[in-house]
Amino acid sequence: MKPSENKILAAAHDLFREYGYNGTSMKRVVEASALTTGSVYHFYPGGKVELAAAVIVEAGGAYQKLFEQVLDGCPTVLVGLETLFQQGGVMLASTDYIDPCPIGGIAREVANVEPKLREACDLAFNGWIDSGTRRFIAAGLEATVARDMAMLFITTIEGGFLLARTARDPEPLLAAGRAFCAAFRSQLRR
Amino acid sequence: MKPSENKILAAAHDLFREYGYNGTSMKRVVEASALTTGSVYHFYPGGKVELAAAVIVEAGGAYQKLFEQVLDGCPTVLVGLETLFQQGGVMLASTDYIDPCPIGGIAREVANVEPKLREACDLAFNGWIDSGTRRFIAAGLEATVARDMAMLFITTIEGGFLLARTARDPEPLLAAGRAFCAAFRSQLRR
DNA sequence: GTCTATACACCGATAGAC
DNA sequence: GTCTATCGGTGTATAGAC
Repeated sequence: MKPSENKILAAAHDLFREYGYNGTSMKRVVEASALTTGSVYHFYPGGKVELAAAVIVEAGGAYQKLFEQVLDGCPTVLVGLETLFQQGGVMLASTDYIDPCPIGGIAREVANVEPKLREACDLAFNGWIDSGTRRFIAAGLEATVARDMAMLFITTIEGGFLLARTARDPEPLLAAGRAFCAAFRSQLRR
Repeated sequence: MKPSENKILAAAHDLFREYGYNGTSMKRVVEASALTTGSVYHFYPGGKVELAAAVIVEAGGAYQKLFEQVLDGCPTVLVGLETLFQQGGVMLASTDYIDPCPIGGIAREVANVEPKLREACDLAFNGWIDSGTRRFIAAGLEATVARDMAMLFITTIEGGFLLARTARDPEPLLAAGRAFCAAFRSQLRR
């Protein structure tokens, strides 16, 4: 990837997280990437939709990698999950409660309006669901329960981000995380 | 409430759900309410922000009432929760997967940009959290667990809406709902 | 690949007659 | 309370020189 392309992608990523999809103008992306309109449309001839799709693909891969790396670095999957909720809370507080996840934000905003973006978000979520399901099975959960728990994990993270940002307090994310981890523990003991 | 005011509120409610906050123009609200710019700004002199705040207050109360009524109409709280997830899935499929909750949508979109809307959403969410906590305590959960579970319930609903809309399939909401209800059941048995 | 300039539609909000 | 007309600004995207 060319350096200019990377600057555009990074600028768009940050702006979408802070102002949302419709709240971010291409002009702002141009300014934040320290380039010009012509360059941005050179790399993303499909305009704003194509740019957002690229952000979604990149962020989807990055978060899946983070999820797996944190679990790999912890003694048990349960400890890894607890760590992820903790880290999420710290990140929220240290970034002024900006949306940590452009995928969920864009999906919620334009799922019914921009089919290409909905599909890109769907792909990213499915990657997470599959990754989570595999890890939870490896941790000892029964297959169908593992998939349900993977879905619950993502809803807890996404919903927890939402409540914590709204409250400007990590507590709702941590509370939902505690309840999720208790549920995970109780499924392990069967 | 005057009939014109009601028309404006209903139109804005529907448009915010389908197109989001920034994706909804005042002009569209004017058209959808079959009134004029002057009338809309007469009832909401604070403009778009004030209108959105009114939508949030109304929807927050309506959903809290729905939550409590469904629980009241079911033999146990657990059955009530299962019913809520089921009903949510049916609603999504029958409304082309439009966002069921303008509060979560607006909060996610502008929590960092419009303090008044963030506060209105926070108030609505806190009402739900308190209501859920009370109901869960009454169902037999220990007080601190009940509050965590109330938070988890809301994150599961909001996150489940997000995943189901993105997939255009109720299944992620139902899967997360199954996992949540299993967790609730296991907390009852202590 | 990068730049400037610009086309053209739409935005939120206001003014002031009735 | 309701209406029409309109202000000033911004939106996405394109054109065409370098």
